[in-house]
Amino acid sequence: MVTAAATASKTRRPATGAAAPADAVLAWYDRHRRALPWRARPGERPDPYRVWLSEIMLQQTTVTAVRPYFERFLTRFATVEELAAAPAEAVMQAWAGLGYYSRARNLHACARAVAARPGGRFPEDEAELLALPGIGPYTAAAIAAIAFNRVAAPVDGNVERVITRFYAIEEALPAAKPAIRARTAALVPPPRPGDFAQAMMDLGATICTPKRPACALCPLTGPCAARRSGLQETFPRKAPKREGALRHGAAFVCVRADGAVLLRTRPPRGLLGGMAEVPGSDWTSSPNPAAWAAAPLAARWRRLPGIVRHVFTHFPLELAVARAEVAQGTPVPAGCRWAPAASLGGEALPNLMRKVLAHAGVEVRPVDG
DNA sequence: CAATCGTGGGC
DNA sequence: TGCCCAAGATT
Repeated sequence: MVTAAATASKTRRPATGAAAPADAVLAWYDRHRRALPWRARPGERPDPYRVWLSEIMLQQTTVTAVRPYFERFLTRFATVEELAAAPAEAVMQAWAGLGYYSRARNLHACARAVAARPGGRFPEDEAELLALPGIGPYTAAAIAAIAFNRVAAPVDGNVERVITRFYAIEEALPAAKPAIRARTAALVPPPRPGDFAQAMMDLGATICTPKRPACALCPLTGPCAARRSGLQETFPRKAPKREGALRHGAAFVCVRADGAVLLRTRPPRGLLGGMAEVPGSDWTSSPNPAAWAAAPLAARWRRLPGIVRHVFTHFPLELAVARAEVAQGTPVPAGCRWAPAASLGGEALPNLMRKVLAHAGVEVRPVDG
């Protein structure tokens, strides 16, 4: 190592130059890369559809959570063309439970945009990728690098952690993002941008972890600035975040004689946009007795004991639940529909609503894919 | 820039 | 248990 660095310094590359960390990371990656369903094996050409689909699903979502959804999507929508041709409801249903539902809507729009392109192929250029729905700075760089081996530097949470530690960047997130991006871009090895991007993510996910990083196993442990001072766990610095206030509401589970349940579809934008829900009140900052007036129809409502708690990213929610049984001929309230018991599993029900139904004793059987 | 937008898992 | 976090994008 020392010899190589010394030699390099005489060929106009300083010993502490840009290539050294990338070489170390790539050598580590060649031995320790994770095998993932969407990742090409060494020597294989990556499939842009798989890369894109996985990158969208992995936004703010763990590998463990994504894996089954990714497999299911590939089965149901084997190509971009198939995904583009599918009805929106099918896409939302396949996404239900994964969270951040605007991703599903943008995924569908992006598939249609790509399918409409010449040859139905993804653009290879980072700037063109960035223009597609649901593809932001990170994902554009990730697809360009991983699917097409373009020189690009995707910066996700893993990379932010590795880089802020390696350079001991004191500036707090999110203000430090431009500096982190510049530092990362300067490290990208032109021959292997895709491997470098994935290597940095693997490093952050398995070695340079948020808590108790395994510095002894890290290929960058020597030159890592944070490690030298023993402060690795204190990076990245983060601006304090404020927590959302508790909200309250009421939900109404209305079961028809044949077991059908009264549902409606939420507005396409905003929280749980486009997803199915049981009728309910607004969610307010204090418990509101008037919430019970939001019942979708007149019936013998029984308030169920207990409460459904749910935590969104920016606020916690407590939902009181009422249940009623109604006759077979009960008319459908405006904006609602009867969902047959057997097809509840085929509804785009977010987990909050699955909790509510479970609380009310309604079973949601998974419908075969 | 700051808010909004889900869910599950780990410690 | 409560808090932090996870391959961010959009407005």
